[in-house]
Amino acid sequence: MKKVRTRFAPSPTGYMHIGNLRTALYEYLIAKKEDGTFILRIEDTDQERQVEGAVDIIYDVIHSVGMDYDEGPDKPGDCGPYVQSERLPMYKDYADKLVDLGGAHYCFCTEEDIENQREDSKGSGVAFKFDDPCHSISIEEARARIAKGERYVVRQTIPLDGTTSFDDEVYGHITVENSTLDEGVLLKSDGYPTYNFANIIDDHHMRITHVVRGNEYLSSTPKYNLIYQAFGWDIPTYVHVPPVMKDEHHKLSKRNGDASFQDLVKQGYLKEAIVNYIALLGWSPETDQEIFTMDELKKAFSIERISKSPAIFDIEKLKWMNGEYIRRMSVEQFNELAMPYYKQVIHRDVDLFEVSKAIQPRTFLLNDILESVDFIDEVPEYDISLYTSKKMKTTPENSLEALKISLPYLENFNEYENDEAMMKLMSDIATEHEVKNGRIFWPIRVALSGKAFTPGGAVEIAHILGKEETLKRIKEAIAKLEASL
RNA sequence: GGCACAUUGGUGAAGUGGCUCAACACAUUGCCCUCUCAAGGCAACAUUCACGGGUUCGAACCCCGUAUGUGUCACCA
Repeated sequence: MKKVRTRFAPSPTGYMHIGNLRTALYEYLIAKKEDGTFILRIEDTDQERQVEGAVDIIYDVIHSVGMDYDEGPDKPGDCGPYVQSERLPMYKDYADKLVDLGGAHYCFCTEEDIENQREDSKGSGVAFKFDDPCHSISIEEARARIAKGERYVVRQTIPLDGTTSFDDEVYGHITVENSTLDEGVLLKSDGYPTYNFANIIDDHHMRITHVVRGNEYLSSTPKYNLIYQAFGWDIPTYVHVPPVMKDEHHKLSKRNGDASFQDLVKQGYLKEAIVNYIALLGWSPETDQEIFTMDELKKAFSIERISKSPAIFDIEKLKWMNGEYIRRMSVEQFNELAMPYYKQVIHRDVDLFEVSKAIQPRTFLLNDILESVDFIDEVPEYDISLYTSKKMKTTPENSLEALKISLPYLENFNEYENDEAMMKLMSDIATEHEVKNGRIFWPIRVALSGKAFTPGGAVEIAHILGKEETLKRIKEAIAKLEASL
């Protein structure tokens, strides 16, 4: 059996769509599952849409998610160059050859001519299909006109009748009437090929065995087959994948303001989690497993289990998965990842490792860290109603009392880094004064943080802040309560 | 409009004629745990697989039709 070769062929538009990335992932997995070759090819045949630096973004993203390609622009193999704009002469030669083989013809029509014909056909009730008058021009005459410098395009020639069919690994056997196929431009007047032509020439020359692409290409695939057949080339295995949707009606797209891969990373999603999640959009494993490393995906992935219907991108589930990844790492790893975020909001000298221990199980997005630890620098403005807790049976009044009672105990206590001892101390206070634990813990936690919810309870926060700061904040809270009551 | 493809719950989905009065997961709700919030544990959540026919002893799974949706019909990919 032939060695599997797949390719990721993005056009450099400046960012990485989630849908594109998923296609790349599937291509990568299909190749790697069989120990095959994964190729990166840049499709830059649209000169008007070039964006500077876009190619670098593609390299960065692909590398950073661990989908290293075996051949690509910066990793030459034996069928380069891997950038379409560097392969121009080849497309022209093949276009000429295809004309000789009867699969295409030269066309001298202007865009205006086509527009006029379209206008004329309006109201006729049938879908517009360009009827190219240049069909009647002989190859010799056409070449003579080209030699004289006339502008032209090479247009595909489609048989008038009959059907063309192909087999897709996901969608099965598909047949269409040739009469519904239009004669698309293969070589533009600027000498660049269109995608419709370049992809065939390149896929063939790069010996691609599995063509994986979005299912928007399903309807033009018959046209590609006609070209493969005209050249007498082997037709690759087609794997058309369903789209990734934003909701029931809209595809996920940057143009609609939907997040790109880079946007998600900026928002604090882990690359591994994103890749893991998108693998599951349109593909499902045989088992109930949901969390996969790249290596596990390589083993588990199979074309047969790719779904036919569109998948909606559910950010909630991604968020959950991100949290799952965060919880599965060691505190050390988490601490390292969290460090840049700490640096932004924590300027006090505290044990950041303790902070990590407290917030790791509570963090879903790395960006959440900012807000959850901002009280460490200073207590935010808060209303004394925070001291009211129905469940804990606390009120501002009895909280003031509790803080006053606790203060001397905390002043005499010196093991702030011993959570167990501090825990015992605080519950002893409660027992001695014959109140429930919450009556003591809640006021202290609020006094130390000024927040309704905190990563960790009174003990952890006192530990993180240290004795000096803890006492200071409790005194401030007492003053605040006395002033307000 | 022509052509092509699709249609299981709020979401991702499993399911390929009887083991399914539809797995698993997210979300939601309730309970437990608990010094707050999370995390964790437990439980509830589609009598039903877009709809209507048919085939069959038996259908989410096969066939036909309808509806809805998506894609495509560019010198964009």
